[in-house]
Amino acid sequence: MGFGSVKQPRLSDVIMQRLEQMILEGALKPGQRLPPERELALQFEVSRPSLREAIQKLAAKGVVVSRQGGGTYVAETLGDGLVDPLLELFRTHPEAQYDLLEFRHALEGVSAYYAALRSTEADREALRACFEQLERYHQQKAFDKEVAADVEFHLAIAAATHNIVLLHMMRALFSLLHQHVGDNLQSIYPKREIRGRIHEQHGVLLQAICAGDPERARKAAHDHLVYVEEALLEQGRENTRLERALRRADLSR
Amino acid sequence: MGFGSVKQPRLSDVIMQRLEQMILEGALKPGQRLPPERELALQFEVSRPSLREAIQKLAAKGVVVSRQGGGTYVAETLGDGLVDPLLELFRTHPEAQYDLLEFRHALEGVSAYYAALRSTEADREALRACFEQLERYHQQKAFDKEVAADVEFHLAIAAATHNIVLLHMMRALFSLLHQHVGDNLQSIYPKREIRGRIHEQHGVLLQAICAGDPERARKAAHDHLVYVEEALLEQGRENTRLERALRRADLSR
DNA sequence: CATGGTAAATTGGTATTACCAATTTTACAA
DNA sequence: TTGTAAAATTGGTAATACCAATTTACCATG
Repeated sequence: MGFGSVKQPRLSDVIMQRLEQMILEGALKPGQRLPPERELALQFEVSRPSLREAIQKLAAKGVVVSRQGGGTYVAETLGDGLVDPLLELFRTHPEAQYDLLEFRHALEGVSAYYAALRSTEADREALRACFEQLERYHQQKAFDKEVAADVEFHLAIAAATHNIVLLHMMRALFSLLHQHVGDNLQSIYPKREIRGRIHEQHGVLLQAICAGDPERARKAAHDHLVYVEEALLEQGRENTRLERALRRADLSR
Repeated sequence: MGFGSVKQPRLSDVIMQRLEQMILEGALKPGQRLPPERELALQFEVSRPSLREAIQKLAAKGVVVSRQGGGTYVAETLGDGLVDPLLELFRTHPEAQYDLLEFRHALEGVSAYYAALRSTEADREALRACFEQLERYHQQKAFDKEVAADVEFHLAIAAATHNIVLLHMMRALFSLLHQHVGDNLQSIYPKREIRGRIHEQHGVLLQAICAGDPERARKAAHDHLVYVEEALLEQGRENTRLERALRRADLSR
């Protein structure tokens, strides 16, 4: 290797980069309206289809938004940098959400099992610290902090397995679940009886791990996840009911 | 808020989603070639520009790559964001490779379980086809092809779970295994008794899945992996013994 | 003057067609 | 068998026309 590739770039890619650069440099500010496609095509001296392809690519990346008849605007939210395409697919396809949960369910069981089997005293100390932190936030009803501490707790378990691959995957998983389920989690957490039950399950899980009982730990993780999944599903149903009710209320005004 | 927006989606966005879904579900595998644009446009019943916009969006996201005159392919690099950090890790800490094997062990169990639970007749048919292919290569002692068919067999099981996250994680896993324990795999395959035993285990696994017996399938996968791991470990020891011997031979010259 | 509605202009979305350029495949000759 | 050139395939670009949603301008009505 070492030879620069000789392929010539696509026009649409060149246009896209130019536009992106203009946005980055501030020549095009967020919220600002772009010139119409026909005009831009003239300015760049390309055909409208090519210009359109460029704009659609930017739209796909979330850099611009365009409404038929309305025009094309630079997006307000300056996008999150480059992430793995596959993870992006998981994130944007709602069908994947349940699969993500199911996958997590499986991993948590394994995680708990090996944590019980191989955790050192230092690991267990860290776990207890996480749990106590969780408990503090739990009692002072700091919901979002409690959610974050919850994630930390589960990651600490993964770390206690001393399986780096498992830990790595678990991290990736939570970063994906964080966004979609995060909202739902936020909404189920405030419910008193659910939070209490979840915290209780965390305790059982912690005890099983500290006792060095792999099977009990696995079962504890399993029960925990079953409960969380049911709560999330129920919450999803509730949300759609709520939406319907709100729509009815709106319409009846 | 409260009113669902009434905007109709762009054709190119719909096409894009459909293609993404096909990739997620495994109908389009990484590296696979897509039908030509003109043909796809017919299949989706849209114009070529619209179809092109969809493809260009996917290309911008890194999901596909297309070369003029060459065709359009599903990106091989789909899971790289997930895999690359681990690759780096294995370079500096080779011992972490056993974590990889352990992780695979866990996933294969889950995979077999859900495949037995949810595979359709079409899935099972594909599984049997994979197995027979494996058998052919096995008998004609085409080792590298047998290894590849082995991977395909396990991936087919993952596909039969209908959990897209599990499927793509498994893919990522195998790409890692291929790059790191590939050598050892190559060296244990020629051993007659090992190959026979492995093939036998594959058969048991296949039967359990086709019988729709999740627990038996999980156990079959477990037994299989235990055996493979032991063989690999033994091979690893053999290799280091060999290396030491070679070093001694070097020093004594 | 304020309000509401309608027509016109604007603008993005889609389709058709044609042709160019790079690649791959095929056929053929040395 | 190998190398080369022609042909077919396939993505890239362009031009044009028309559709559909939105915005704007204008006008009628109170």
